[in-house]
Amino acid sequence: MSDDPDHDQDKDGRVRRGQETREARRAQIKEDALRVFSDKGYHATSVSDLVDAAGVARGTFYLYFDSKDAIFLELVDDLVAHLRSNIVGIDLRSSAASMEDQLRATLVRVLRTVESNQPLTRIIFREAVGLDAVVDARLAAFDDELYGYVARSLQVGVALGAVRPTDTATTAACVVGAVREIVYRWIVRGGLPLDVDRVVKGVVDHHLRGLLPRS
Amino acid sequence: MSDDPDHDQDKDGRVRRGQETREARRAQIKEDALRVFSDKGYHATSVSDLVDAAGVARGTFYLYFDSKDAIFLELVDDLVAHLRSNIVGIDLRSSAASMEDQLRATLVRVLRTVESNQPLTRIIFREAVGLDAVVDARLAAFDDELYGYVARSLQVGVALGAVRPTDTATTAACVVGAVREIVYRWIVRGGLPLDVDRVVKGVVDHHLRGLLPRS
Amino acid sequence: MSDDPDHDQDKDGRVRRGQETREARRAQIKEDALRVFSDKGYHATSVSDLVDAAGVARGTFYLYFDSKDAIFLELVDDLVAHLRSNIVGIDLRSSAASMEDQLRATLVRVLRTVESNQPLTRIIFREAVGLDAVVDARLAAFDDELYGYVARSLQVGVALGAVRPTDTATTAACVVGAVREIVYRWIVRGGLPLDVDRVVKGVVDHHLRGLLPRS
Amino acid sequence: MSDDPDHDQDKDGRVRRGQETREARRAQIKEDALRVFSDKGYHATSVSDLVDAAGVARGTFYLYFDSKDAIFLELVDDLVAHLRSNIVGIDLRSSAASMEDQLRATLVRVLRTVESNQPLTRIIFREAVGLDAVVDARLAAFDDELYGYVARSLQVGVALGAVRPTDTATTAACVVGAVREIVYRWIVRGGLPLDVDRVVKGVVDHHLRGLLPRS
DNA sequence: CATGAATGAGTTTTCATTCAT
DNA sequence: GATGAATGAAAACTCATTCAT
Repeated sequence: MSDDPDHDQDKDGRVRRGQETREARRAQIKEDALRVFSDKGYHATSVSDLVDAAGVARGTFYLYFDSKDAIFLELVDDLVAHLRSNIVGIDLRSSAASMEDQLRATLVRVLRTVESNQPLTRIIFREAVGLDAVVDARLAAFDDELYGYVARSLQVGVALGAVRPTDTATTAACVVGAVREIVYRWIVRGGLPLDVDRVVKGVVDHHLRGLLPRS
Repeated sequence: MSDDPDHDQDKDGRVRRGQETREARRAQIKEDALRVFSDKGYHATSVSDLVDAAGVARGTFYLYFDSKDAIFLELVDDLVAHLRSNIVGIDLRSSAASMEDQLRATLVRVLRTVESNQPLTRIIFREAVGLDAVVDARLAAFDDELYGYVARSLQVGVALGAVRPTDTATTAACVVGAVREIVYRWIVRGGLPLDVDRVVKGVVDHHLRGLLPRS
Repeated sequence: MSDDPDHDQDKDGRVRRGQETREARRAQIKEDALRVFSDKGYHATSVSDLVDAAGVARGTFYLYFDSKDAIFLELVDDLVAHLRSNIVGIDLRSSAASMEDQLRATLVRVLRTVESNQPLTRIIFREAVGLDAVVDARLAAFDDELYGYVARSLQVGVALGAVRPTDTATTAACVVGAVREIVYRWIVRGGLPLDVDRVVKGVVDHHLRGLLPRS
Repeated sequence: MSDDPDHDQDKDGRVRRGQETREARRAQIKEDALRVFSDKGYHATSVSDLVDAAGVARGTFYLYFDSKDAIFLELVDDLVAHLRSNIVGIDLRSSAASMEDQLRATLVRVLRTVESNQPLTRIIFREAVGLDAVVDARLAAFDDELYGYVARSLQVGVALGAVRPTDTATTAACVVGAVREIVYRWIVRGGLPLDVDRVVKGVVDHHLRGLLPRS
């Protein structure tokens, strides 16, 4: 009988097109939701806002997402995954370039990533902390991963003699905090068009050489 | 007792005690609200929670505060004022101590201040940003003031030859960001009992001398 | 301080009057809800219907009852309690009257009770079974109690030689079922004004003497 | 037959099979719906449950039934028809057996019928009353028919001198109610495996001879 | 005929705020 | 001033039904 609901075998792409449409609609709702969440914030955004933005009926929203929380968590997960693949995956040891150039290139890449994900970045900074236990856990996990990456990089530098031996954890906090601060002031506070090269140069210079004049 | 509305002719103590009671009750409601907001977060805290914590009637709450937002804004204002007087009011030039000692002392004072205001600090970090335009403006103003203070201090250091001439704004961001990060991880994320002296030493050392080994 | 929320000590009846008002309001909402539930049935009745009937705001309803389920359960509990005290509490052995007169009197009392609680009786018969596990349990418990009462009465009759020894459980089912059927046809199906005396006489006669002619 | 728009030229089997399939699918959906309704109850059963159980698409369901109500009404109609043909169609006068044997045989047949239709019986008892005006009317009509049948049988018995002359309507209520009670406690409340013969014997004995001992 | 994505009116419930006492 | 019962707008979510493919 052909009334067996096995949808894997598609006659002439009907089912497959259905799936494509479904994914496209899902992605569209998510994209619109991202914009609204970024503009109004999580709490000020109602499901009505989301369905209005997506131009679908209320019920349609729940066809694709279990709840307002669920779509928000997905958005956060997406950004975290994006950041993870763009930032943490960098191997500072592999290149022949000078450490300073490598650091600058890494930082530029970080800033480019957040720049192309401004709405989600705003959300993360403005509201994601303390919203929900699951979201908190996701962010904290990424945070720890980031710290681990920086700390390990420092330790490698120390082993190579390229970095002064210091309290690695504290130093990592300084480095991560500085970048976070830059991003925060740039993306969340003012929309000023940041001179990325100048800032990156300044940040790397500060972290490498500190405030004190060379004797 | 004296809350009977038809005894205006009382000499002095009556009225003054009434005023004291009014201020005291206001302060008490704020104090209780601070605890609740810190524990549950702004959104998860209902006006019922506030009046329950304070032991007053719902209507009484609105006798002292215009709204849930209003009391929250007052609490934020209080912390900002507290931080301002404890942090920004420091004159780095006045002491004969070495710059490193001065910086360490300042940072210790900052950490002591946030430590003794953990509830509000948690609130500020977890929920205050993006909650409300007025709250945002207050925090941004303090943030800018903090930046200005650090930047000016750096400029003084440069003028005195004690600090390398660098991009002052960027360097200020690095300094402020590092401290913010320390506070965040200490107060908001883990309740770990931070070895203040060790951390302060590490932070100051990092900012003064950077990562590179001295040639 | 007089702001201690001990409400037991009332100055001039303020608190007590408050409680009276509160109870009265509660009772009024319940009464109106009873009417609506009886007319439209549980599922067809929305909380909007209940608040409209009671003439209160939506929020007020939830001030007095946790949910639509909760008020319905209360109504069912009330009827069960009423029936229990009016029906099951009868001691068939205590009177000197003939058994037939006693049975008639008991049945008349039962019918009077359901007559004066027609709305709740309709609810019980029409919708209470299968609605909710808690409601089901309440009704089943009462049902069992009723059975036990009838069965025990039969056993007493047997012991006294006034009743033929039969399968007590089955006989009890016949007796309870007959009464339930009468009530059902009277209250739920037709609103016909039932000749109580005639019906009671017929029912008791049937159960006592059966269909067969006396030899 | 020829309602398939593009296969008119097909010989015979094709079209007939189409019709068979249509009826078969309808019957299948009904059968699956019966199971679901019986398990979860009318209100707790969603159209999604029905289409999931039948393994058809949501739209397909509406191709065969106008609404959720409609299929439920059909199921109720089916049971009523089944009961009617199995119960009411019995002619108590036709047999040479004793009245008691005839009554026992009839009751056994009734209980066998509801036993083999437990799901629908559960539905009828638990939810069908008060659900819908049309369903109510169907059930009431069957109920009246049942009463009429019993009452007429009693009158025949009276005419034959086999039954005491009593208030026929009331006596019929006692008889119907007793059976209904047995069925209710058996099918709806406990799934206990009822000793049909014992119960039938007890019920018939009670209705024939009553509670009083023979003088 | 069959499909299942889309619909939107409807539901229950919450909670910041008001106001008569 | 103090009280707390009352308010009602607004929230998240459901589900029977439709219709383009």
